[in-house]
Amino acid sequence: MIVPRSFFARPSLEVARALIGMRLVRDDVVVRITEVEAYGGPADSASHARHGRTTRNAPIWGPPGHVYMYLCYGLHQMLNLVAGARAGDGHAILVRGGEVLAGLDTVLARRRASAASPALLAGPGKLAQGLGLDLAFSHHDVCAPGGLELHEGDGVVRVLAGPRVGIDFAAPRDRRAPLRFALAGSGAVTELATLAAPRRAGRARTPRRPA
DNA sequence: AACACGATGGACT
DNA sequence: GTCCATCGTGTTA
Repeated sequence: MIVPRSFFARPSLEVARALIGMRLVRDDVVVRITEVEAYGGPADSASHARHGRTTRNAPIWGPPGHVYMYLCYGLHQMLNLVAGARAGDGHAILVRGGEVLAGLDTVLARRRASAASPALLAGPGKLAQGLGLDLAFSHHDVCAPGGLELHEGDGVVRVLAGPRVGIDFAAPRDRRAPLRFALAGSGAVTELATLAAPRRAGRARTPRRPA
């Protein structure tokens, strides 16, 4: 079941959390999303939207539910999904990891790997490579049939949260904000040590280290 | 027109 | 842990 566009019509923070456990589908390949990061528009000093609209980032100012691809370090393709209450909010979610549910042979060939492992699609560059995505997928609509589609997952999952990765250039506040989300128990997650289950409201706070 | 630098990944010590 | 491939983009001039 393809996710309706209304799913993306809210802040990237909410969309990111809800993406964990959903599926990316392209032809015979099905991938369960295990890790994402939310980027929150021009006010977020780590976001590509921080300098306003540019040639590269045009897709993130467009309709929610569309793809924004970009090239990192000159060689890695990064998959982002546009979010936001309205087109023009500049919100996007970077998809950082996944588990192969179907089409393993296709993914192995694209990744030039010989065997499945939890690390096969753990990392944004790996995930895009496994799905065969590149810059040409920018502006593609994942809420419409054909090409890359976003499908519903199995429902309730346990989610971990922590700081985003690789954004040392950003303001301290944005570096520390818990805007990265991951599927608890999955091996296809990077920087696991900096993730934690959100503290439940009403529960007594436990000291970080013994007194 | 020149330049510095990444929302990384793989190989290696 | 370290090193570095590789190039489009934003910035500055």
